[in-house]
Amino acid sequence: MRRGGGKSTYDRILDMALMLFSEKGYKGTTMRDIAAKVGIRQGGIYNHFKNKDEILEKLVNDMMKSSALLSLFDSLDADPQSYTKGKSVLSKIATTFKLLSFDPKNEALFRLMIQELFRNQTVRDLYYEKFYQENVKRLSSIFFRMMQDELIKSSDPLMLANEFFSPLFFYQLQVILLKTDGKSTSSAVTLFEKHVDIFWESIKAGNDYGGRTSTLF
Amino acid sequence: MRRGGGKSTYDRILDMALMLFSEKGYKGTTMRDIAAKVGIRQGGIYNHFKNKDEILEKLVNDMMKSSALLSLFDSLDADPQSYTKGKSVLSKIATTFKLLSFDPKNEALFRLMIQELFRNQTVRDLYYEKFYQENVKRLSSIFFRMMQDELIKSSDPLMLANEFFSPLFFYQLQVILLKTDGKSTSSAVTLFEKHVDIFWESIKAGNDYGGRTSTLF
DNA sequence: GTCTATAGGAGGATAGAC
DNA sequence: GTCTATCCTCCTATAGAC
Repeated sequence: MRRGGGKSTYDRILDMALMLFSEKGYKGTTMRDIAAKVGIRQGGIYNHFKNKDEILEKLVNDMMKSSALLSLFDSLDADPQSYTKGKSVLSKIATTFKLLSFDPKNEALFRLMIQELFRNQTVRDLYYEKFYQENVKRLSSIFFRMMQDELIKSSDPLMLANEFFSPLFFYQLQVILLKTDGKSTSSAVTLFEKHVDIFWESIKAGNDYGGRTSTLF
Repeated sequence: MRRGGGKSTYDRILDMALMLFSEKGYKGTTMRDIAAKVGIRQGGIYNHFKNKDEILEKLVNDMMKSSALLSLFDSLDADPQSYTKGKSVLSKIATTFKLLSFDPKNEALFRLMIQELFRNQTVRDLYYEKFYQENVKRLSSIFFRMMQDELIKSSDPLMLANEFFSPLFFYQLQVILLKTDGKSTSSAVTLFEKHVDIFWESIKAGNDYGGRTSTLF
Protein backbone atom coordinates (compact mmCIF):
# COMPACT_ATOMS: atom_id res chain seq x y z
CA MET A 1 0.00 0.00 0.00
CA ARG A 2 1.20 3.45 -0.84
CA ARG A 3 0.21 6.49 1.14
CA GLY A 4 -1.39 9.73 0.09
CA GLY A 5 -4.27 8.52 -2.00
CA GLY A 6 -2.06 6.73 -4.49
CA LYS A 7 -3.18 3.22 -5.21
CA SER A 8 -1.09 0.22 -4.36
CA THR A 9 0.49 -1.74 -7.19
CA TYR A 10 -1.85 -4.57 -6.32
CA ASP A 11 -4.88 -2.38 -6.92
CA ARG A 12 -3.40 -0.86 -10.04
CA ILE A 13 -2.84 -4.32 -11.49
CA LEU A 14 -6.50 -5.13 -10.87
CA ASP A 15 -7.67 -1.86 -12.41
CA MET A 16 -5.54 -2.20 -15.52
CA ALA A 17 -6.34 -5.90 -15.89
CA LEU A 18 -10.05 -5.14 -15.75
CA MET A 19 -9.75 -2.52 -18.47
CA LEU A 20 -7.67 -4.79 -20.70
CA PHE A 21 -9.76 -7.90 -20.13
CA SER A 22 -12.89 -5.94 -20.97
CA GLU A 23 -11.34 -4.63 -24.20
CA LYS A 24 -9.40 -7.60 -25.53
CA GLY A 25 -10.81 -10.48 -23.52
CA TYR A 26 -9.03 -12.58 -20.95
CA LYS A 27 -7.16 -14.74 -23.43
CA GLY A 28 -6.38 -11.76 -25.60
CA THR A 29 -4.66 -9.92 -22.78
CA THR A 30 -1.06 -10.80 -21.88
CA MET A 31 0.74 -10.34 -18.61
CA ARG A 32 3.07 -8.03 -20.52
CA ASP A 33 0.08 -5.88 -21.55
CA ILE A 34 -0.99 -5.53 -17.95
CA ALA A 35 2.50 -4.81 -16.68
CA ALA A 36 2.99 -2.13 -19.31
CA LYS A 37 -0.21 -0.32 -18.28
CA VAL A 38 0.73 -0.54 -14.62
CA GLY A 39 4.21 0.70 -15.37
CA ILE A 40 6.20 -2.27 -14.13
CA ARG A 41 7.94 -5.20 -15.78
CA GLN A 42 6.15 -8.39 -16.64
CA GLY A 43 7.79 -10.43 -13.89
CA GLY A 44 6.78 -7.88 -11.29
CA ILE A 45 3.15 -8.92 -11.40
CA TYR A 46 4.06 -12.25 -9.82
CA ASN A 47 4.99 -10.43 -6.63
CA HIS A 48 1.27 -9.73 -6.23
CA PHE A 49 -0.52 -12.57 -7.98
CA LYS A 50 0.31 -16.23 -8.24
CA ASN A 51 -0.76 -16.33 -11.88
CA LYS A 52 -3.03 -14.80 -14.50
CA ASP A 53 -6.05 -16.77 -13.39
CA GLU A 54 -5.81 -15.35 -9.88
CA ILE A 55 -6.25 -11.84 -11.27
CA LEU A 56 -9.43 -12.81 -13.08
CA GLU A 57 -10.76 -14.65 -10.02
CA LYS A 58 -10.20 -11.63 -7.83
CA LEU A 59 -11.98 -9.38 -10.34
CA VAL A 60 -14.88 -11.76 -10.64
CA ASN A 61 -15.30 -12.08 -6.89
CA ASP A 62 -15.25 -8.31 -6.52
CA MET A 63 -18.10 -8.04 -9.01
CA MET A 64 -20.51 -9.38 -6.45
CA LYS A 65 -19.71 -6.85 -3.80
CA SER A 66 -19.99 -3.81 -6.04
CA SER A 67 -23.53 -3.90 -7.41
CA ALA A 68 -24.89 -0.34 -7.49
CA LEU A 69 -28.22 -1.83 -8.45
CA LEU A 70 -28.52 -3.95 -5.34
CA SER A 71 -27.58 -0.91 -3.23
CA LEU A 72 -30.50 0.90 -4.77
CA PHE A 73 -32.83 -1.97 -3.91
CA ASP A 74 -31.54 -1.92 -0.35
CA SER A 75 -32.25 1.77 -0.02
CA LEU A 76 -35.70 1.26 -1.47
CA ASP A 77 -36.36 -1.50 1.04
CA ALA A 78 -35.23 0.77 3.86
CA ASP A 79 -37.81 3.38 2.89
CA PRO A 80 -41.33 1.93 3.17
CA GLN A 81 -42.70 5.07 1.56
CA SER A 82 -40.91 4.37 -1.68
CA TYR A 83 -43.38 1.76 -2.86
CA THR A 84 -46.33 4.09 -2.61
CA LYS A 85 -44.79 6.27 -5.29
CA GLY A 86 -45.32 3.74 -8.03
CA LYS A 87 -43.87 4.89 -11.31
CA SER A 88 -41.13 7.00 -9.74
CA VAL A 89 -39.60 3.86 -8.26
CA LEU A 90 -39.35 2.32 -11.70
CA SER A 91 -37.89 5.54 -13.06
CA LYS A 92 -35.24 5.49 -10.37
CA ILE A 93 -34.28 1.94 -11.27
CA ALA A 94 -34.16 2.69 -14.99
CA THR A 95 -32.10 5.80 -14.37
CA THR A 96 -29.65 3.77 -12.33
CA PHE A 97 -29.27 1.40 -15.27
CA LYS A 98 -28.71 4.34 -17.57
CA LEU A 99 -26.12 5.96 -15.35
CA LEU A 100 -24.31 2.67 -14.88
CA SER A 101 -23.83 2.50 -18.65
CA PHE A 102 -21.65 5.57 -18.34
CA ASP A 103 -19.69 4.50 -15.29
CA PRO A 104 -16.32 3.31 -16.61
CA LYS A 105 -15.88 0.67 -13.92
CA ASN A 106 -19.36 -0.73 -14.41
CA GLU A 107 -18.94 -0.65 -18.15
CA ALA A 108 -15.75 -2.67 -17.89
CA LEU A 109 -17.37 -5.18 -15.54
CA PHE A 110 -20.32 -5.52 -17.88
CA ARG A 111 -18.08 -6.14 -20.87
CA LEU A 112 -15.95 -8.61 -18.97
CA MET A 113 -19.05 -10.43 -17.77
CA ILE A 114 -20.52 -10.70 -21.26
CA GLN A 115 -17.28 -11.89 -22.81
CA GLU A 116 -16.58 -14.53 -20.19
CA LEU A 117 -20.18 -15.65 -19.80
CA PHE A 118 -19.82 -18.74 -21.96
CA ARG A 119 -16.18 -19.48 -21.25
CA ASN A 120 -16.05 -19.19 -17.48
CA GLN A 121 -18.23 -21.21 -15.16
CA THR A 122 -17.74 -18.87 -12.21
CA VAL A 123 -18.76 -15.84 -14.22
CA ARG A 124 -21.82 -17.69 -15.45
CA ASP A 125 -22.88 -18.73 -11.96
CA LEU A 126 -22.33 -15.20 -10.75
CA TYR A 127 -24.32 -13.70 -13.59
CA TYR A 128 -27.17 -16.05 -13.06
CA GLU A 129 -27.48 -15.90 -9.30
CA LYS A 130 -26.20 -12.49 -8.32
CA PHE A 131 -27.08 -10.48 -11.37
CA TYR A 132 -30.14 -11.98 -13.03
CA GLN A 133 -31.94 -13.90 -10.30
CA GLU A 134 -31.19 -11.47 -7.51
CA ASN A 135 -32.32 -8.40 -9.44
CA VAL A 136 -35.42 -10.05 -10.80
CA LYS A 137 -36.33 -11.30 -7.33
CA ARG A 138 -35.93 -7.81 -5.91
CA LEU A 139 -38.03 -6.33 -8.66
CA SER A 140 -40.57 -9.05 -8.18
CA SER A 141 -41.14 -8.16 -4.55
CA ILE A 142 -41.51 -4.50 -5.49
CA PHE A 143 -44.23 -5.37 -7.98
CA PHE A 144 -45.87 -7.66 -5.46
CA ARG A 145 -46.15 -4.86 -2.95
CA MET A 146 -47.44 -2.49 -5.62
CA MET A 147 -50.17 -5.02 -6.34
CA GLN A 148 -51.07 -5.23 -2.67
CA ASP A 149 -51.32 -1.45 -2.57
CA GLU A 150 -53.46 -1.61 -5.71
CA LEU A 151 -51.07 0.67 -7.53
CA ILE A 152 -50.83 -1.75 -10.41
CA LYS A 153 -52.97 -4.45 -11.92
CA SER A 154 -52.80 -7.90 -10.44
CA SER A 155 -50.68 -10.37 -12.34
CA ASP A 156 -47.55 -12.50 -11.98
CA PRO A 157 -44.92 -10.32 -10.23
CA LEU A 158 -42.03 -12.48 -11.40
CA MET A 159 -43.08 -12.18 -15.00
CA LEU A 160 -43.44 -8.42 -14.66
CA ALA A 161 -39.97 -8.30 -13.17
CA ASN A 162 -38.58 -10.16 -16.17
CA GLU A 163 -40.38 -7.90 -18.58
CA PHE A 164 -39.18 -4.78 -16.82
CA PHE A 165 -35.62 -5.99 -16.40
CA SER A 166 -34.85 -7.41 -19.83
CA PRO A 167 -35.17 -4.20 -21.87
CA LEU A 168 -33.02 -2.36 -19.33
CA PHE A 169 -30.32 -4.98 -19.72
CA PHE A 170 -30.62 -4.84 -23.49
CA TYR A 171 -30.54 -1.05 -23.69
CA GLN A 172 -27.48 -0.98 -21.47
CA LEU A 173 -25.80 -3.36 -23.89
CA GLN A 174 -26.69 -1.05 -26.78
CA VAL A 175 -25.29 2.02 -25.04
CA ILE A 176 -22.05 0.26 -24.18
CA LEU A 177 -21.70 -1.02 -27.74
CA LEU A 178 -22.26 2.45 -29.16
CA LYS A 179 -19.66 3.84 -26.77
CA THR A 180 -17.23 1.16 -27.90
CA ASP A 181 -17.38 2.52 -31.43
CA GLY A 182 -17.37 6.13 -30.28
CA LYS A 183 -20.84 6.59 -31.73
CA SER A 184 -23.51 8.86 -30.31
CA THR A 185 -25.56 7.30 -27.55
CA SER A 186 -28.25 9.96 -27.51
CA SER A 187 -30.97 7.93 -29.21
CA ALA A 188 -30.28 4.83 -27.13
CA VAL A 189 -30.29 6.81 -23.90
CA THR A 190 -33.88 7.88 -24.35
CA LEU A 191 -34.96 4.24 -24.47
CA PHE A 192 -34.63 3.91 -20.70
CA GLU A 193 -37.23 6.55 -19.87
CA LYS A 194 -39.52 5.54 -22.69
CA HIS A 195 -39.40 1.99 -21.43
CA VAL A 196 -40.63 3.13 -18.03
CA ASP A 197 -43.42 5.18 -19.61
CA ILE A 198 -44.68 2.35 -21.77
CA PHE A 199 -44.28 -0.23 -19.05
CA TRP A 200 -46.02 1.83 -16.41
CA GLU A 201 -48.95 2.55 -18.70
CA SER A 202 -49.40 -1.16 -19.25
CA ILE A 203 -49.34 -2.18 -15.59
CA LYS A 204 -50.84 0.71 -13.64
CA ALA A 205 -54.19 0.13 -11.95
CA GLY A 206 -56.97 1.16 -14.29
CA ASN A 207 -57.50 4.81 -15.00
CA ASP A 208 -60.26 3.28 -17.03
CA TYR A 209 -62.40 2.82 -13.95
CA GLY A 210 -64.70 -0.16 -13.97
CA GLY A 211 -62.69 -1.86 -16.65
CA ARG A 212 -61.55 -5.47 -16.65
CA THR A 213 -58.42 -4.45 -14.88
CA SER A 214 -59.68 -4.80 -11.34
CA THR A 215 -57.24 -5.79 -8.66
CA LEU A 216 -58.01 -8.97 -6.85
CA PHE A 217 -56.63 -7.83 -3.50
CA MET B 1 -16.06 -31.44 -52.30
CA ARG B 2 -16.93 -35.00 -51.51
CA ARG B 3 -19.85 -36.74 -53.08
CA GLY B 4 -22.77 -38.59 -51.59
CA GLY B 5 -23.94 -36.14 -48.99
CA GLY B 6 -20.66 -36.10 -47.09
CA LYS B 7 -19.34 -32.66 -46.33
CA SER B 8 -16.11 -31.36 -47.76
CA THR B 9 -13.18 -30.88 -45.43
CA TYR B 10 -13.57 -27.17 -45.98
CA ASP B 11 -17.12 -27.24 -44.64
CA ARG B 12 -16.20 -29.55 -41.80
CA ILE B 13 -13.48 -27.16 -40.71
CA LEU B 14 -16.03 -24.35 -40.65
CA ASP B 15 -18.54 -26.42 -38.68
CA MET B 16 -16.03 -27.58 -36.10
CA ALA B 17 -14.46 -24.15 -35.80
CA LEU B 18 -17.87 -22.61 -35.14
CA MET B 19 -18.58 -25.10 -32.37
CA LEU B 20 -15.18 -24.62 -30.76
CA PHE B 21 -15.14 -20.82 -31.10
CA SER B 22 -18.58 -20.67 -29.51
CA GLU B 23 -17.45 -22.85 -26.59
CA LYS B 24 -13.94 -21.64 -25.87
CA GLY B 25 -13.78 -18.34 -27.71
CA TYR B 26 -11.69 -17.49 -30.75
CA LYS B 27 -8.46 -16.95 -28.84
CA GLY B 28 -9.14 -19.98 -26.67
CA THR B 29 -9.41 -22.28 -29.67
CA THR B 30 -6.27 -23.60 -31.33
CA MET B 31 -5.76 -24.84 -34.84
CA ARG B 32 -4.93 -28.20 -33.27
CA ASP B 33 -8.33 -28.26 -31.57
CA ILE B 34 -10.07 -27.67 -34.87
CA ALA B 35 -7.95 -30.19 -36.76
CA ALA B 36 -8.60 -32.83 -34.11
CA LYS B 37 -12.36 -32.39 -34.37
CA VAL B 38 -12.21 -32.51 -38.16
CA GLY B 39 -10.01 -35.57 -38.02
CA ILE B 40 -6.98 -34.23 -39.83
CA ARG B 41 -3.56 -32.93 -38.73
CA GLN B 42 -3.00 -29.36 -37.71
CA GLY B 43 -1.08 -28.44 -40.83
CA GLY B 44 -3.84 -29.76 -43.06
CA ILE B 45 -6.10 -26.85 -42.27
CA TYR B 46 -3.80 -24.55 -44.20
CA ASN B 47 -4.72 -26.36 -47.39
CA HIS B 48 -8.15 -24.77 -47.01
CA PHE B 49 -7.62 -21.54 -45.13
CA LYS B 50 -4.80 -19.04 -45.26
CA ASN B 51 -4.85 -18.59 -41.50
CA LYS B 52 -7.00 -18.72 -38.39
CA ASP B 53 -8.49 -15.28 -38.99
CA GLU B 54 -9.80 -16.34 -42.36
CA ILE B 55 -11.90 -19.05 -40.72
CA LEU B 56 -13.49 -16.54 -38.37
CA GLU B 57 -14.10 -14.08 -41.20
CA LYS B 58 -15.85 -16.71 -43.26
CA LEU B 59 -18.03 -17.70 -40.31
CA VAL B 60 -18.91 -14.10 -39.58
CA ASN B 61 -19.82 -13.35 -43.16
CA ASP B 62 -22.01 -16.44 -43.30
CA MET B 63 -23.93 -15.21 -40.27
CA MET B 64 -25.60 -12.57 -42.38
CA LYS B 65 -26.95 -14.93 -44.95
CA SER B 66 -28.48 -17.40 -42.52
CA SER B 67 -30.94 -15.40 -40.47
CA ALA B 68 -34.05 -17.51 -39.87
CA LEU B 69 -35.64 -14.46 -38.33
CA LEU B 70 -35.31 -12.35 -41.45
CA SER B 71 -36.72 -15.22 -43.51
CA LEU B 72 -39.76 -15.14 -41.29
CA PHE B 73 -40.17 -11.40 -41.83
CA ASP B 74 -39.90 -11.92 -45.55
CA SER B 75 -42.63 -14.55 -45.52
CA LEU B 76 -44.80 -12.24 -43.41
CA ASP B 77 -44.26 -9.43 -45.90
CA ALA B 78 -45.22 -11.75 -48.73
CA ASP B 79 -48.57 -12.49 -47.09
CA PRO B 80 -50.64 -9.29 -46.76
CA GLN B 81 -53.19 -11.18 -44.68
CA SER B 82 -50.68 -11.84 -41.94
CA TYR B 83 -50.92 -8.37 -40.45
CA THR B 84 -54.62 -8.58 -39.92
CA LYS B 85 -54.08 -11.42 -37.48
CA GLY B 86 -52.49 -9.21 -34.87
CA LYS B 87 -51.32 -11.21 -31.90
CA SER B 88 -50.67 -14.39 -33.85
CA VAL B 89 -47.98 -12.59 -35.81
CA LEU B 90 -46.21 -11.71 -32.60
CA SER B 91 -46.60 -15.28 -31.37
CA LYS B 92 -45.02 -16.55 -34.52
CA ILE B 93 -42.03 -14.27 -34.08
CA ALA B 94 -41.61 -15.20 -30.43
CA THR B 95 -41.86 -18.88 -31.26
CA THR B 96 -39.18 -18.48 -33.88
CA PHE B 97 -36.92 -16.95 -31.25
CA LYS B 98 -37.68 -19.82 -28.92
CA LEU B 99 -37.02 -22.48 -31.52
CA LEU B 100 -33.79 -20.78 -32.56
CA SER B 101 -32.55 -21.17 -28.98
CA PHE B 102 -32.63 -24.91 -29.53
CA ASP B 103 -31.10 -24.95 -33.00
CA PRO B 104 -27.45 -26.00 -32.49
CA LYS B 105 -26.15 -23.91 -35.36
CA ASN B 106 -28.03 -20.81 -34.27
CA GLU B 107 -26.98 -21.37 -30.69
CA ALA B 108 -23.34 -21.51 -31.72
CA LEU B 109 -23.67 -18.38 -33.85
CA PHE B 110 -25.35 -16.57 -30.98
CA ARG B 111 -22.60 -17.54 -28.56
CA LEU B 112 -19.89 -16.62 -31.02
CA MET B 113 -21.54 -13.27 -31.67
CA ILE B 114 -21.85 -12.44 -27.98
CA GLN B 115 -18.29 -13.42 -27.20
CA GLU B 116 -16.74 -11.50 -30.07
CA LEU B 117 -19.04 -8.49 -29.79
CA PHE B 118 -16.53 -6.32 -27.97
CA ARG B 119 -13.38 -7.75 -29.44
CA ASN B 120 -14.21 -7.81 -33.13
CA GLN B 121 -15.26 -4.75 -35.08
CA THR B 122 -16.81 -6.76 -37.91
CA VAL B 123 -18.96 -8.80 -35.55
CA ARG B 124 -20.06 -5.60 -33.83
CA ASP B 125 -21.03 -3.93 -37.10
CA LEU B 126 -22.85 -7.04 -38.16
CA TYR B 127 -24.71 -7.32 -34.88
CA TYR B 128 -25.75 -3.72 -34.97
CA GLU B 129 -26.84 -3.42 -38.57
CA LYS B 130 -27.98 -6.88 -39.56
CA PHE B 131 -29.19 -8.22 -36.28
CA TYR B 132 -30.43 -5.36 -34.13
CA GLN B 133 -31.32 -2.59 -36.55
CA GLU B 134 -32.70 -4.81 -39.26
CA ASN B 135 -34.94 -6.81 -36.95
CA VAL B 136 -36.20 -3.77 -35.09
CA LYS B 137 -36.92 -2.01 -38.37
CA ARG B 138 -38.88 -5.00 -39.63
CA LEU B 139 -40.84 -5.20 -36.39
CA SER B 140 -41.39 -1.48 -36.52
CA SER B 141 -43.10 -1.67 -39.89
CA ILE B 142 -45.29 -4.51 -38.65
CA PHE B 143 -46.44 -2.40 -35.73
CA PHE B 144 -46.97 0.59 -38.00
CA ARG B 145 -49.29 -1.40 -40.22
CA MET B 146 -51.13 -2.76 -37.20
CA MET B 147 -51.71 0.82 -36.10
CA GLN B 148 -53.06 1.75 -39.50
CA ASP B 149 -55.44 -1.20 -39.30
CA GLU B 150 -56.39 -0.04 -35.79
CA LEU B 151 -55.43 -3.41 -34.39
CA ILE B 152 -53.27 -1.75 -31.77
CA LYS B 153 -53.12 1.60 -30.03
CA SER B 154 -51.31 4.42 -31.74
CA SER B 155 -47.81 5.09 -30.48
CA ASP B 156 -44.19 5.07 -31.61
CA PRO B 157 -43.71 1.91 -33.71
CA LEU B 158 -39.94 1.94 -33.32
CA MET B 159 -40.20 2.05 -29.56
CA LEU B 160 -42.71 -0.78 -29.57
CA ALA B 161 -40.33 -2.76 -31.72
CA ASN B 162 -37.54 -2.24 -29.21
CA GLU B 163 -39.76 -3.23 -26.33
CA PHE B 164 -40.94 -6.34 -28.09
CA PHE B 165 -37.52 -7.37 -29.31
CA SER B 166 -35.39 -6.85 -26.21
CA PRO B 167 -37.08 -9.42 -23.95
CA LEU B 168 -36.93 -12.00 -26.75
CA PHE B 169 -33.21 -11.43 -27.09
CA PHE B 170 -32.76 -11.61 -23.35
CA TYR B 171 -34.82 -14.77 -22.92
CA GLN B 172 -32.88 -16.41 -25.71
CA LEU B 173 -29.70 -15.60 -23.84
CA GLN B 174 -31.12 -17.17 -20.69
CA VAL B 175 -32.11 -20.37 -22.47
CA ILE B 176 -28.71 -20.72 -24.08
CA LEU B 177 -26.98 -20.10 -20.76
CA LEU B 178 -29.12 -22.73 -19.05
CA LYS B 179 -28.33 -25.20 -21.81
CA THR B 180 -24.63 -24.46 -21.39
CA ASP B 181 -24.81 -25.72 -17.82
CA GLY B 182 -27.11 -28.58 -18.72
CA LYS B 183 -29.84 -27.11 -16.56
CA SER B 184 -33.54 -27.33 -17.25
CA THR B 185 -34.84 -24.69 -19.63
CA SER B 186 -38.50 -25.34 -18.93
CA SER B 187 -39.15 -22.23 -16.86
CA ALA B 188 -37.25 -19.96 -19.23
CA VAL B 189 -39.05 -21.36 -22.26
CA THR B 190 -42.45 -20.21 -21.00
CA LEU B 191 -41.18 -16.63 -20.90
CA PHE B 192 -41.50 -16.32 -24.68
CA GLU B 193 -45.25 -16.93 -24.78
CA LYS B 194 -45.91 -14.97 -21.62
CA HIS B 195 -44.06 -12.04 -23.11
CA VAL B 196 -46.37 -12.07 -26.11
CA ASP B 197 -49.44 -12.24 -23.84
CA ILE B 198 -48.38 -9.35 -21.67
CA PHE B 199 -47.16 -7.30 -24.58
CA TRP B 200 -50.25 -7.81 -26.66
CA GLU B 201 -52.54 -6.88 -23.77
CA SER B 202 -50.64 -3.61 -23.39
CA ILE B 203 -50.77 -2.58 -27.05
CA LYS B 204 -54.02 -3.96 -28.46
CA ALA B 205 -56.68 -1.48 -29.44
CA GLY B 206 -59.04 -0.95 -26.51
CA ASN B 207 -61.38 -3.70 -25.50
CA ASP B 208 -62.40 -0.99 -23.07
CA TYR B 209 -64.38 0.83 -25.74
CA GLY B 210 -64.52 4.61 -25.45
CA GLY B 211 -61.50 4.69 -23.19
CA ARG B 212 -58.48 6.93 -23.56
CA THR B 213 -56.91 4.43 -25.84
CA SER B 214 -58.37 5.69 -29.10
CA THR B 215 -56.36 5.27 -32.22
CA LEU B 216 -55.50 8.40 -34.09
CA PHE B 217 -55.66 6.88 -37.53
C1' DG C 1 -4.94 -33.03 -49.99
C1' DT C 2 -2.87 -34.92 -46.13
C1' DC C 3 1.14 -36.07 -43.82
C1' DT C 4 5.66 -35.09 -40.89
C1' DA C 5 8.84 -31.95 -39.34
C1' DT C 6 10.20 -27.71 -38.02
C1' DA C 7 10.77 -22.84 -38.01
C1' DG C 8 9.70 -18.79 -35.48
C1' DG C 9 7.59 -16.39 -32.06
C1' DA C 10 4.57 -15.22 -28.21
C1' DG C 11 3.21 -15.86 -23.62
C1' DG C 12 3.26 -17.66 -18.69
C1' DA C 13 6.03 -18.37 -15.00
C1' DT C 14 10.48 -18.68 -12.11
C1' DA C 15 15.31 -17.52 -10.16
C1' DG C 16 18.27 -14.53 -8.32
C1' DA C 17 20.52 -9.78 -8.11
C1' DC C 18 19.59 -5.32 -6.23
C1' DG D 1 9.11 -5.01 -4.58
C1' DT D 2 11.10 -4.43 -8.80
C1' DC D 3 14.41 -5.62 -12.07
C1' DT D 4 16.83 -8.69 -15.66
C1' DA D 5 17.44 -12.96 -17.58
C1' DT D 6 15.86 -17.18 -18.82
C1' DC D 7 13.07 -21.45 -19.24
C1' DC D 8 9.60 -23.86 -21.21
C1' DT D 9 5.40 -24.58 -23.23
C1' DC D 10 2.14 -23.76 -26.65
C1' DC D 11 0.79 -21.87 -30.91
C1' DT D 12 0.65 -20.28 -35.80
C1' DA D 13 2.36 -21.02 -40.07
C1' DT D 14 5.42 -23.06 -43.68
C1' DA D 15 8.28 -26.59 -46.36
C1' DG D 16 8.59 -30.61 -48.55
C1' DA D 17 7.64 -35.80 -48.91
C1' DC D 18 3.98 -38.91 -50.21
